[in-house]
Amino acid sequence: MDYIKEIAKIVKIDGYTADDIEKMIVLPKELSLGDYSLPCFRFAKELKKSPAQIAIELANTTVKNGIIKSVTAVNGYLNFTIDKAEFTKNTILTILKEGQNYGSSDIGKNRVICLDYSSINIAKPFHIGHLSTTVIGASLYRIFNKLGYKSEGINHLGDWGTQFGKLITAYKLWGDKNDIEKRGVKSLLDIYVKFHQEAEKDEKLNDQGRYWFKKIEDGDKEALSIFEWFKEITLKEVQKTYDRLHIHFDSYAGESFYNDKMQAVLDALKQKGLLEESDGAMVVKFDNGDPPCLVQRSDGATLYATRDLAAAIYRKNHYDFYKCLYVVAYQQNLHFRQVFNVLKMMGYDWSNDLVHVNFGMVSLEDGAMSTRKGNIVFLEDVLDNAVQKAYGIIEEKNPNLDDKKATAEKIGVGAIVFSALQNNRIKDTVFSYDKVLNFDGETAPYVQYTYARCCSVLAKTGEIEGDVDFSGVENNEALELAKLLDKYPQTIIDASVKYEPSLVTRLVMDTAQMFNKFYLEHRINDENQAIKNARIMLTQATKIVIEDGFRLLGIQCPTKM
RNA sequence: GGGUCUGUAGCUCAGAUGGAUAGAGCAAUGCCCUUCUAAGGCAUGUGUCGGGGGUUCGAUUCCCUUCAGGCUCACCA
Repeated sequence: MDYIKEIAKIVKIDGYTADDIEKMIVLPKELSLGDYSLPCFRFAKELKKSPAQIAIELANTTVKNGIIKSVTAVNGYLNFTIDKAEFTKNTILTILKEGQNYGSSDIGKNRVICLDYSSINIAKPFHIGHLSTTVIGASLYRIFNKLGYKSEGINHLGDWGTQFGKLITAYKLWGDKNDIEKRGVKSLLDIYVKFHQEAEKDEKLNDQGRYWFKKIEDGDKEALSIFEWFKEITLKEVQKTYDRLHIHFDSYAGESFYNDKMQAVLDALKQKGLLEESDGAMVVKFDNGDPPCLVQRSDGATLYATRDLAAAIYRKNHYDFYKCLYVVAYQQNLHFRQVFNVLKMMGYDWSNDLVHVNFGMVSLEDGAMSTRKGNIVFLEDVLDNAVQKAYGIIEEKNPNLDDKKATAEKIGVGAIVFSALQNNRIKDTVFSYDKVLNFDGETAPYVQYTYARCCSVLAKTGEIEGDVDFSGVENNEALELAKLLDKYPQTIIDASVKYEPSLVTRLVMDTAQMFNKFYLEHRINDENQAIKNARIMLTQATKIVIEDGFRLLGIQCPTKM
């Protein structure tokens, strides 16, 4: 970025400031053309000369400064070449100096980011459909922390609703305490599914479900203790998965937490004259063409939207957030637009700081997932399969490895997490074991392998001794690698601005690819100690960026594999 | 039907605020381990950038239109 500023300063064109020029500078496709370029086509009309002519004249008149090595004109482009050796050297030195802090910043100082992610449902299985919200949210959590923000991770539990009355009914009829203690959520799911089957035949069961939910609402001792037990079992189980994914939450305030905070919302809406009655229900209407937002059912019960309104207001009061992110699938685009708009209409200017970080849906090869049909893939099973596969490959390729189990865990889990973070959030995906268990090419194991390779090489080369000759990294591979390493800090910022961890994924991926090219072309453990030193430094810098980049994604890097 | 998102190689996807012959991975074929981890590298091929207009010196990128698909549109969350 500094280079672009420098170039903008030395190019003189009448009527254009350095700022104007800076915005016009682009990167050439071909390395041989130069490192930066200024297209001259747009000046043609004004200067009444051909772009080619303008470029040639600028090439002759532009005064080079220290960091710009050459200025040439090619087909209407003014191309700049920088001092590559100097650039590579500076990049390496910066990274080694800053170490793990490379890419850190304080731009988020004193700012809180609330992240609502994962948000699992009590007594429901944790399946691959929950993977995206969980790992995208967790990654953004770390990305914002890296930039100096204070991240607050909120697991907005789905722990309220008539379904729990149904579940208690089912438990009373067919539940087996021991089985639930043993099989956890899977056991609860069985009786829940059975309830729905039986309710088809016997409508009275639904009445019982409503009855038991009413008991929960009324604070009935027995109902509450069963419900809390289900909650405990679910959280205990899901915590194991979170541990494997290295994910942390600061709050588990879910839907039930807001039960006593919704009347205030309704009162405020009424007082501001936003509440309207429609078919017996209470709604807030919009003038932007969106359908009305339902905040109270005709039977007086509150709804999803009411709860999110209460939650947003609570979070603003409690955290005074700079931004509040909702990492939720795009199916709920309309819902969040409505909720945010209602808050805006209520006069809360901070409603502009609420962001729906949406993402595409996951389906299975034979169609959409359905808990009721049992058409789901458990996340734990996917993780276990991936780890098992990784273990098998280790047995085959490196059977003497010390801690095979721990390494397989890092690789298998990493592969799954990576698969959810490698593409733009918005893309839909079809889950397939074939794809997710392929560890070749653009995958976590590829990057981890590259990292292990860095570690291995560094162990062999030993410490840096004596002078450093940076001509050891004066080649295209090293330069391209340095360019990628140099982009890391800006990429983290971009990822935070766009709420897009995949930007980090891709940069780390590209970095690993380029390192492998460098590794194949240039021997790091060179006979010449000074040259070797420079290459060791580049390898160390690469290792730092890969490790930290993967840390932001929530993927561990084994030092050997 | 309204709103909204997506459409780039056989498949999965990148393509920053428009810029020079549109890039990766997978899959296929053939090479490269007597020196640093071959879970690697190199080479080979395919594109009406969904279609059609427009703006521009220049459009995969911006605007309009059209086609296809996903999601969504009141008492579930």
